[in-house]
Amino acid sequence: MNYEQIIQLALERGFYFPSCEIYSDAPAGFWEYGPSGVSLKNKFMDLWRRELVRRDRMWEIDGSQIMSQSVFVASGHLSSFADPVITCQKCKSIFRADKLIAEITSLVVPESADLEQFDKVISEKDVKCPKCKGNFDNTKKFNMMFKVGIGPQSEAAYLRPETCQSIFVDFPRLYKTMRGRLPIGVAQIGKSFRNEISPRQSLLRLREFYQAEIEVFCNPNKLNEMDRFSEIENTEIRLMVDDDTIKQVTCKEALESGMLPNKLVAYYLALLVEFYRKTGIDVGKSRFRKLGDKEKAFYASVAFDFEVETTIGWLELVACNYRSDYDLKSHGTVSKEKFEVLDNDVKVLPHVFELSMGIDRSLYTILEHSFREDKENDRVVLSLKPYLAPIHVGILSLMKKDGLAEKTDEIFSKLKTRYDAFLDHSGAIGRRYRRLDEVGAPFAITVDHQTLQDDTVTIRMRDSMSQERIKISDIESHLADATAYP
RNA sequence: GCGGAGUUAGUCCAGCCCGGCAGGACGUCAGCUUCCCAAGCUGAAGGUCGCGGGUUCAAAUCCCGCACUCCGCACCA
Repeated sequence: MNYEQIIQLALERGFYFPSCEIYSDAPAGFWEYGPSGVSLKNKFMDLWRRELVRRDRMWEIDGSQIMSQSVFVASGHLSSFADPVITCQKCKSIFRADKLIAEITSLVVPESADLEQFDKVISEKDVKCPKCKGNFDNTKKFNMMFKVGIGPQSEAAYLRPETCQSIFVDFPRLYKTMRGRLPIGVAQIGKSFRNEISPRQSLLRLREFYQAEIEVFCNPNKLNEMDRFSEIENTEIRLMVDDDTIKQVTCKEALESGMLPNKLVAYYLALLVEFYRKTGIDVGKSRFRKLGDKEKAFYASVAFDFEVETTIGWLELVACNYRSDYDLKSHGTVSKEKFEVLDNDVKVLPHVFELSMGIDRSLYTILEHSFREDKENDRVVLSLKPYLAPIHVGILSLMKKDGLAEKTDEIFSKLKTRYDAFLDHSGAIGRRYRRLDEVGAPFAITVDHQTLQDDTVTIRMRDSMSQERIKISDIESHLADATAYP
């Protein structure tokens, strides 16, 4: 299984495909989900809700994608989510100004310096294009946020570059009205937008993408007061801290050895692994990688990336950032809103631990880890968990004639509103089974002549290709059990 | 954004060098056959040849520009 095979499957079977593909001016970095992809994505999101939002009694919100300029003044994205770049006048190569200056002159001009400072150093030290020795244009800021104009006056606003800003700005109202107590998770699924310089590899680096984010608001003085920790203390996670070796340890061990800073962080990392195990991703190929200071986002004080090994390398699926009080403090300052809350009669400004999940990348990884070439039977099988499969069950007539089709239609109409069922009468039965295998349908029910005599059907299992005969009246309970979320 | 390679049916690809009717395989659809794993037979649908311009009697083919995809570099708060 490799990237090419997955994308071919995605294109052929309606998982995902390029946006606006019939037009030649379609910009890069935008992809759409087809019917199979949407069905998989919806089920993935349901599983996320069950395993994280409900399990931990979080609050889920759904915020606007366009947010006011002040939000990003406060969040730091207007100043920090931009790179100083310089363009060579001759060969048009683009460089990060701070990085090129450091490389050539060993001078450190901070990324956040005024643009004039970069220009000054460049002219004083006579910095030339390393490729063609050409001169540079003046330094510019390239901000990765999409700016939009609101109303007839085109007032500045931005498409959110991360969904979590909605959670931060909504926090005061939520905490007042929803009767919470710390620590409390606030969750959101939605789209984010980043003007990436070079989007690549379909779902893996998009300009418009889905995030499932969780912000856990906590009392920084009580990070080790976490009763729920006992639920996960024996959950094994794979950690890469300080060096390049991955150590598989229980959360309890990770905490005791100091690999993880506190119970709260350990608890949520464990929930994440338990969630991903249920998606069918091989968590034996996963790791939490602790980020060094240079790699961390500007708001993070401690950060772990949850990464999974795929055929195109380690893929970051979730960024786990301890954002401290960075966000609430700055939103408080800019908006004058009060973000302090009472925690057992003591007023605290909550800190935030964040689990920022990339949905699109997760779906790609699920597809890749589920993809199987069964050479013996000359078929491709997507061994998705039954509860994630785009189609739960194929409903097939062995042949169209002798009333088999009518009987099949009857069964289909009983199931179609409760399950993702696919009705198919035409073509060779083996071909129909194989098509279902390719979209990961775990079951196929086939109506044959015996059905007309004794009201039984065969049910075929995708992975083993074995069949058993069950009563029509038992189909529903059978499917209910077999496709239930774990 | 730079360098390289590409872009032709749903998918994979041939045709391009050397300009002259738009092709193949698989897939899809319909019919026949067949009571269980991509069989067979018959037929059909499906194309702005990435987009725009130029050269030419004639462009998928030659030239120029652009977009997109992939690989490498850079970027990835």
